[in-house]
Amino acid sequence: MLVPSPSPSPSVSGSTTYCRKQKSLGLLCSNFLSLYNRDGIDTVGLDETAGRLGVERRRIYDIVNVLESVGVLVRKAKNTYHWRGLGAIPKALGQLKEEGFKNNDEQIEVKSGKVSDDEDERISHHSACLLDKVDLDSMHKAAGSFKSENRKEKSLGLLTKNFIKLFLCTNSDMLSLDDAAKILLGDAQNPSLTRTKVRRLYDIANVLSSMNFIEKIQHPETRKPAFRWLGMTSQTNCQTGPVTSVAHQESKKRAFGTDLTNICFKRSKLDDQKLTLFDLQGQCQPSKLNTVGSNSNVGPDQDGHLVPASKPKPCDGGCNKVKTQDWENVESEYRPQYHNQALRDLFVHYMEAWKSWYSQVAEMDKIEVI
DNA sequence: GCATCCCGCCACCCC
DNA sequence: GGGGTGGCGGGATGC
Repeated sequence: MLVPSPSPSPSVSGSTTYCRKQKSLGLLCSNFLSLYNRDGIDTVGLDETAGRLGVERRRIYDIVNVLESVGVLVRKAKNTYHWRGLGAIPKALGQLKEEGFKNNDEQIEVKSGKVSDDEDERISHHSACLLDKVDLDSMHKAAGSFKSENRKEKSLGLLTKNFIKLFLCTNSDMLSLDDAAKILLGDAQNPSLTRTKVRRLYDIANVLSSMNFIEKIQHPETRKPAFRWLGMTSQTNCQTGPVTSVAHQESKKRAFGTDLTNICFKRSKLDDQKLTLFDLQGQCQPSKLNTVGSNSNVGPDQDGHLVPASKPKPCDGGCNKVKTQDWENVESEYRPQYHNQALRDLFVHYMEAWKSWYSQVAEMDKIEVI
């Protein structure tokens, strides 16, 4: 493989500093959902989306593939996807779980119930049985042939599904990406393959994190980074249907900024002219926000998350107060009921940030009116 | 030094 | 044939 063109270099770009967190897939996913997660959306065009989010088309494919595997989007035609919304997630997760157990049963019948005392080996064995057959078959195919079927087997969408199945259909609600990569590769010991798989899992994990399907944690024993499933608790694992509330309710608060993996309080300057989500000082600048979407009703906050860009119109004295109350009503109505204390705290933190931002906007309006 | 993951090349797909 | 799709891994950034 040829060496790709160098990434924008801080030294080359003079005084600007590159901050990759502002371009992360997780953040992009949050912004994507902020853009489309509302009533009246039926079709998503890739070109339009890339333009509105100010990113390369290639990045949209990554997001779309993951979202498609959890049912949010369905491919309609070239360049076009049908928006099914976050409400379609529970059904998709249910199907994944069903598929996982179905494959599992078939595999167990063939393998005549191997029992292992070793927990890791048990999970690994069990997990490998859950994967789509097409993926299992790929493990036995000779490497090197790059036919279409082989290509599909390695798709980000399929990898996402299998990754989710690991959580939905095993007793482990905590998994390191390294372990996940090894499981998804079967017994492959090729470090290069594992490394590549881990890279893709990072991509997927970032998107799933931004949707709060999973959260990044530190493994209590190994102290190594791992991911925990939030979309379905371990207690109910394999016993109940998919939990709809978390993923669905996240959509309601997404505009407040929910990304778990891209907390970037630094306001780095961007050297990329394509991305205009921030100004050079890291302050929101309405004129530039428009480049995200000329008719979009959202814009980025200081961390790059899209928030409602249409600030309250100056009106009579009580107007802002009423609108503030409206937002507070929205907050209380849509406040997610997290099982996880850290998430609860995080949500409270974001709500405080939102209130602060809103009051600042209200103050600015008062000044403009004066 | 290791974990993370953006970036864009280019092989393959499909109209 | 050509545009769309997306696998892949180099290497930069973050900690």
